[in-house]
Amino acid sequence: MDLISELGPLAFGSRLKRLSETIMRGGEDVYRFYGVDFQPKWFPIFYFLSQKSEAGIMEIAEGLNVTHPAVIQMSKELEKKGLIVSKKSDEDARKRNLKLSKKGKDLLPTLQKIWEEIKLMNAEIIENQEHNLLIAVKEIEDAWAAKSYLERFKEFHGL
Amino acid sequence: MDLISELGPLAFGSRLKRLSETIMRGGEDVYRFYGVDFQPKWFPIFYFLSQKSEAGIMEIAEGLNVTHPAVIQMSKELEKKGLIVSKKSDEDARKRNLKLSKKGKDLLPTLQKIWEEIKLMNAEIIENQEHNLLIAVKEIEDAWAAKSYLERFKEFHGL
DNA sequence: ATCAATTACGTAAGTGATTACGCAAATTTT
DNA sequence: AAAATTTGCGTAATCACTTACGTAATTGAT
Repeated sequence: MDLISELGPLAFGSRLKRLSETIMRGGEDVYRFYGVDFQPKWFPIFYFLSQKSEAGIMEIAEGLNVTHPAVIQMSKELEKKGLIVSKKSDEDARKRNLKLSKKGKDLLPTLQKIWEEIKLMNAEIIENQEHNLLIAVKEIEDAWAAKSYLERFKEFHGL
Repeated sequence: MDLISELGPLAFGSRLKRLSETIMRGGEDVYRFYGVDFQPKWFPIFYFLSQKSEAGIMEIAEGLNVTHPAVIQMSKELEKKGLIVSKKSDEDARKRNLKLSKKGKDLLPTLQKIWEEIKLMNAEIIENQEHNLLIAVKEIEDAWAAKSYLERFKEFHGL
């Protein structure tokens, strides 16, 4: 018995978290299957740098909508793996810019191929859904962005 | 700019996590609004015990679909707050049973009222969705339960 | 030009979960 | 009844973030 699945929206947070972890784990398997030394958690930063070519910590953090310590931590791993390099900015002494290393750039085409396949397959799963998860999440995100939960709550109860 | 929201299914994990954290935070606000000293993270165990009245660690863990250390950690907080009590089982010396304390039982009616209101409001948000998040998540969970990601992946690519 | 405010980054500690490991009690096998 | 297995629980370490705080560099106001 899984009580949570009976609770409806109440315990929904934990449920989403679990689902996201399952998805992440699935990603690991796919990289391993292709014999590529890459982890799903590296994707956001790596992908960002493949698009922007060079960026400071804060720029990445804002782009990915995470905090800057999160970027620092993840990028440390990527740097250790030799996939990215960092160097102090010339224009602004406070900034440290990140970019893909030679090794990172070399790996990029392979990763892009894998990403494309994952994307295709995910798209298929999603499209087979009667209720589309992506759209549903977007709707909820938008609802939340428009009004805070508490505001909504007060309003709903005429307070 | 939020890059993640442009990535489609690829960075979906992080996105779900963020949404779940937003939901949790919303819950905090509501309890605070009612002046009740209760946190969303306590809900699963507390609710479980309000239904089962007395249960061992493993029973709760299975019921909530989390690991037993998670139950131990959360229940420590609840015990510290005086909302639950624990005692060694008479029948089985390995087991430690948890149940609501007097204080916990006294708080229950108030919490139930708040839960009911949260549930009503969430239901309204959900029902206004064109694509229902709850159903969508359930569909994905079921799809995953039926077949592992990698299996699905190999199959999809005819491997 | 100086002083205040802001920005960019770094570190430390906390969070809510997990995996890995170990032990003792109960159950099953033989 | 002894041995092997399973079960229930506890602890420690880890994970991928977060918040809180600090510092140095830049920008803005007067």
